[in-house]
Amino acid sequence: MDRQRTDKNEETSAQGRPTLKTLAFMTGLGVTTVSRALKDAPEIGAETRRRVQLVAKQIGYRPNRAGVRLRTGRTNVISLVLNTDREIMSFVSDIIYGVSEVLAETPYHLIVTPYSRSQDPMEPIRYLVETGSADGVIISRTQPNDPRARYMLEHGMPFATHGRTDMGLVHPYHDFDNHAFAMEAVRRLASMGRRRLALLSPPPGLTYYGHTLNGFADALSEVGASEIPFNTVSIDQSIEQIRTRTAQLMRRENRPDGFVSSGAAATLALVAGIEDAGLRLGHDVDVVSKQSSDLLHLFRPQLLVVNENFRLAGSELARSVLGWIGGAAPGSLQGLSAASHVLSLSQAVLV
Amino acid sequence: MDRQRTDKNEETSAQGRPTLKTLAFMTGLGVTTVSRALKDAPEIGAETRRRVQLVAKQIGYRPNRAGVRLRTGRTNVISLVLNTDREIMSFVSDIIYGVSEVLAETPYHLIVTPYSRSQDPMEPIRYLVETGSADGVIISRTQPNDPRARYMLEHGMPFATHGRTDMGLVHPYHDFDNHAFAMEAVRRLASMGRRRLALLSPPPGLTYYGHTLNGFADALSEVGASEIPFNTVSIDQSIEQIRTRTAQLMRRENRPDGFVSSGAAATLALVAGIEDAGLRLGHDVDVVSKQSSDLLHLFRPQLLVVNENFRLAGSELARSVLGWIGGAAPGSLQGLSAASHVLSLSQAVLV
DNA sequence: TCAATATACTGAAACGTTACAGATTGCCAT
DNA sequence: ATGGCAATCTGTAACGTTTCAGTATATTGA
Repeated sequence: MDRQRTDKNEETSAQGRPTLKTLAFMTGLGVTTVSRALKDAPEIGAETRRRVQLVAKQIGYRPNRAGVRLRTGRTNVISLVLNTDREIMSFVSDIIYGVSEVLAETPYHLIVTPYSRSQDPMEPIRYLVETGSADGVIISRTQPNDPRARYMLEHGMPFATHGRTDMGLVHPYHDFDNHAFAMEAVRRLASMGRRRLALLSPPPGLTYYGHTLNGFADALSEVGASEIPFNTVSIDQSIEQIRTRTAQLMRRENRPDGFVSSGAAATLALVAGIEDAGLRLGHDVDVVSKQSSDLLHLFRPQLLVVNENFRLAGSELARSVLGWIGGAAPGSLQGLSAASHVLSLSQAVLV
Repeated sequence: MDRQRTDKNEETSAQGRPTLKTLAFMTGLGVTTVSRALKDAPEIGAETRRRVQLVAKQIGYRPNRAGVRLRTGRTNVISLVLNTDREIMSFVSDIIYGVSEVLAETPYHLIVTPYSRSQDPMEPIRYLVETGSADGVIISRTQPNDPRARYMLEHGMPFATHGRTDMGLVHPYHDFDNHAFAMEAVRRLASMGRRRLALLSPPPGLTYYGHTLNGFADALSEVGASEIPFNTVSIDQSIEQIRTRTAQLMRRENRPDGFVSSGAAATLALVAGIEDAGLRLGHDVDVVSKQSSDLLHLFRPQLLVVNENFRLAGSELARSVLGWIGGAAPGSLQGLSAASHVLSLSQAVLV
C-alpha cells in the first residue's frame, strides 16, 4: 500500500493533459458543470462560468477531439477533395492556404482527400459521407450536373463547390466570373485590332467551360469579331498536345490573330506553339490569359493577363462551408469573383 | 408499448452504420471476440476469424475513428506542416500528392497544418505534440540545427524531414542531393566553356543551402572555374528582387558567364534580369536550374535543367513516418534522391 | 477419476465528452 | 407552514473501441 495508485480518481498524480475531470477537480465542480460553463450555457452562474473559464485558460485546457467526436458526431474537420492528376499546381497550393487561413481561427482541421484518374470522383465523396469523416467538404472541377453535389445534398453533408452547378439545386459555391473574363479578353483583343479570335478553353464537362464559351461568343458578336475554332484541345491537355495543335493551327491559312487562354500553364504551351509556327507574340498575334500567380509576364512581356485569385477562392469556400455548418441558408453562401480588366506588363500585379 | 423503442440493444432497427456491436449481434459473438477476430488475434479460432471477417466485409464495416482514437490514442493522422508564405507552389501540390499516394493504402488521413510568416515555426509543432493530433509529422524547410526536429525527438513524436539536419541526432529524412546537383551543374557549364560562375542559392539557414554551396565550391575547384559572388539574393526572395539584382550584376565589368539556380520560379526572374541587362541566354551566359515541373524549357529553350521530383519526396517521407510509427529504426528511414545529369531541351522530360 | 492446462470465447471498464433526468437550495406566493 | 418554482448544480449513461480479467469447454497427464 505504499503506492496509492489504486485510487480511481488520480487527479493528484501526473496527468498527461487536462480533461474536464481535471478541471472539475480543480474547481470543485462536477464535470457536467464544467462542460457547460465552458460553452456558456445559460444555466450556469455568471461567477462560476468565469471561474471555470479562467482556470481552463490557465492550465491550457483543450477539448479532446476524439471525445467530442465520439459523443457528438462532430469531427471538426473540413475535407478538401482534390484530383491528383488534373488539378492545377497553383490551385492546390493557393486554395489550401486560403482554406487554412480561415480554418486557423476555428477548431477545424483541414484534411486533404485525394482521388486519382483511375477512380470514380464519387468514391472519396461516398467515403466521407458514409464514414462521417468530415463536417463539411470542398470540391472543385464542378460540373453542370454534378453527382457529387447531388449526393451530398441528398445526404445532408454541407459542402461548397469551386465553380457553379446547373441542376436547379441550391448550394454554396465560389466561382470566378469566367463569362466576364472571356468578354473582357475579347474586347481587349478587339481594341487592339484583332478580328479572328480563338479560345483555348477549359476542360469540356466542367461548368466554367460553358461560362467561358458563352462569354467568348457574346463578346465576339458585340465587337463583331469572328471565331477561329480551336476545340481540339483544352487547358488540361498535356503541354505537348497543346503546343503541337497550336502550331498546326497557326500554320493554316485562316489562322487566328488573337487568343484567349483559360490557364497559365496552357498559355506557356500555346505561346510555344505560336512561336514554333514562326509567328511572333505581340506582332502577328496577341494572347490574353488567365493566371493565378504573377509569372506570365516574365515568360513573355507581351502577354496580356487577367488574374484569378485562388487563395481568395479558398477562403471564401471555407467560409461558405462553415456558414452552412453553422446553420446559414446555403443560398446565401454563394459568391462570384469579378474578373479584373485585362492587364499588360506594366500593370500586372497580382491582387 | 406499441414501439419497442425502449429496447436497449437496438440491433434490429435501422442502424446508422455498422459497429462492433452490430457485427457481434450478426455473428452471435461478443464484441471482444469480434474486435479481436478483425485484427487477427491469435486466441480466436480460425473459422470464427474467417466468419467475422467475411461478415465485416459484406456489410462494409469500418472502425469508428473516434472510438479507436479515444481508446488507444492513435489518431491515424499524418500531419504535413507547411509554411504559408514561403513554400514553393509546385512543392506543396506535388508533395501532398506524393504523401496521399502512400497514405491511400493505409487508414491514415492527411491533415495540413499551416503556419504563417508571423508565427513561430515551433507553434504548429507544439500544438500537434501537445494535443496529440497526429501520429506522425512531416516538416520541410529543414535547418541544420532544427528546433522542431529536436522537440519532436524529445517528445517521442515520429516525424520525417524534407532535407537533412546536422545536430548529431538521428531521424528519418528524405533529401535531394543538392551537393551533386550543384557539382553537375558546374561541370556542365564548365564543359560549355563557362568559367565565371554565379550561384542563385537556396535560402540561407536551410540545410540544403550549405549542401548546394559546398557542391558548387567543390566543382569549381575541380574544373578550375571561378565564382562570381551573388549572395545578396536567394531563391525565396521576391521575383522583383532577384530580377533587379541580377540585372545589376550582369551590368558589371566582371559579370558571370554561367549561373546555377536552385529554384525554377527564381530562374524565371534570373533570366528576366539577364535580359534586362541586354544579354542573351545561351550566348552571353548559360543557366542550369533545378525544376520540379517540366516548364522551364518552354520559357527559354536554352535553359539547362535538373529535375527534382517532389512527388517522390512526398511518398518517401510518408513511407518514412509510417515506418517509424510502425517501429522501424529511424536511422533506417533516410533517403537521398540522386541528382540526374543536366538536361537540355531535347532531353528534358520529367522523371 | 481428478486436476491441470490449453483453447475459445465473454463481460466490464475505461478513454473524454455531452445529454438527460434529476437533485439541492433559496425565495416567493399562498 | 407549505407548495411551487426558478436558479444552479450533479450523477449516470452513452458514443465505439480495446484491454483486463475472467469463464466455459475440451484435452491432456497422472
